[in-house]
Amino acid sequence: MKLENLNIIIADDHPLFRNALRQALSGSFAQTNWFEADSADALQTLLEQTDAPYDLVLLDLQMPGSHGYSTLIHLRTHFPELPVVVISAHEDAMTISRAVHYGSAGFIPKSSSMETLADALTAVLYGDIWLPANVELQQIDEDATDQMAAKLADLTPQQYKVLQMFAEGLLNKQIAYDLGVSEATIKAHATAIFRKLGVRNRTQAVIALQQLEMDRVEI
Amino acid sequence: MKLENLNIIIADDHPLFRNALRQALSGSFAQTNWFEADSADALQTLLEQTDAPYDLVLLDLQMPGSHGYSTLIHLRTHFPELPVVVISAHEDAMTISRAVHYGSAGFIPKSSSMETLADALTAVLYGDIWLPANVELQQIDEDATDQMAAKLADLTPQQYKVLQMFAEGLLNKQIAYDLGVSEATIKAHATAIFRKLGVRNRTQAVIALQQLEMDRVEI
DNA sequence: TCAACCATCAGACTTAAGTCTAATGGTTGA
DNA sequence: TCAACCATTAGACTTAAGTCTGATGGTTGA
Repeated sequence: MKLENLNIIIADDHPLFRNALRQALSGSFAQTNWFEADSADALQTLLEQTDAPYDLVLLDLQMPGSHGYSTLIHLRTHFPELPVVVISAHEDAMTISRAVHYGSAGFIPKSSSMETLADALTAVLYGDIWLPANVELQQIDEDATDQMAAKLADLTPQQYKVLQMFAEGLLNKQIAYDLGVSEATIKAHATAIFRKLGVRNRTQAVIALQQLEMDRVEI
Repeated sequence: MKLENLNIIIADDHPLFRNALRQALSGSFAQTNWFEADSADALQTLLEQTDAPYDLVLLDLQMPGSHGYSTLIHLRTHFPELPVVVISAHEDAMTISRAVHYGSAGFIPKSSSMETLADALTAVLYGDIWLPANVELQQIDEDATDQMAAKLADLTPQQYKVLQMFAEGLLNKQIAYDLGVSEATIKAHATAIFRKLGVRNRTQAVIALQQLEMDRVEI
């Protein structure tokens, strides 16, 4: 692959940071088309709408609507060809290890220099996995969080979207209106979601999703 | 107050850590009665059951069932005379500032030495506020989290307990059974909780509670 | 003593949620 | 082409959730 005419998505809720990132990288990646998303929802919309063959996603794990690793898991499941590089303010070994475990092609601390950033992206675009120096990857054992991650990956994109809206506290009627479908459809999705996640109702589903929050790390 | 014959509660979900803490402090605080709680629920039960005049609570903010600062807020509201010292693995200025903001009488990083620990407790027992050296307290502005904290403080102890059980995904019927009351009572509590929190249903209530998680910090 | 608050409960009720069945049409990969 | 999956929907249904009214008894502070 030649590193030009790239389509790169920056998914971060902070406009200033998105801008900074774009500025920092525009030197190294000329003629690149930059796309921006300020929420997990916007990111998903971007990926569904256009058929542009995106080359990379720069993903902040702490966006609104992004329940920790759930966005990463979802992306890797439904767009397996699309490399995802995680950008995060957290940079402990466990966070990085989980990100890699869930399919991230790289992990860039927000504290990185612009050169490091460009290096990392280049490496990933060439198919490598890029991690900060001196990180010792931890073994991610089959804990409850990991099991939930597997179940989450089992959801279809639409089901995932509905689950996210459950987690926003929306009623079936509101979700149906927002998605432009009937309430019966939402109920059908709900039943499917509950079955896949192994829960009985929406409150339990939301709790299960929240289990994937970044901070839910065992110490 | 003379520092003897004290009743101190250690609330931490890690048995090893509770033991270590107890061992470390038994030298400095002889003839002290130690009580232990491994969850927010156990802590609340302890405080309600016995009428023992507890002198101090050592509280880990990351216990099961403890939604971040919510336990602290609840303790300070309903047991204003009881000093609470927060113990945490997090030790950034924002976390500490929030803890103080919500009424903590001290903040002890888990990395502290035993001497530091004893010093801190002594200071707090004498009515001082103890913080790690070189911490600059941040201004906690009236954000959504803070508003939710105020609403949470408005709940009665029983309502708070029911809300916690909502957050565990329990059904009304199960909660009623566990608390030994009728389902009608739970429904009455539910309605009161929703009204106080300004939400419409239990899922939204759980989401609101989760807003107080420790990690929900703006960066 | 009395007002205020709290926890409790029942009963009747409305509404939201969730299940089940059955059906249609689109996409996709074998 | 065909099976498999997905999204969609309607309709009938069950159940859980939530509201409202009205009531009792206990506690507590003024």
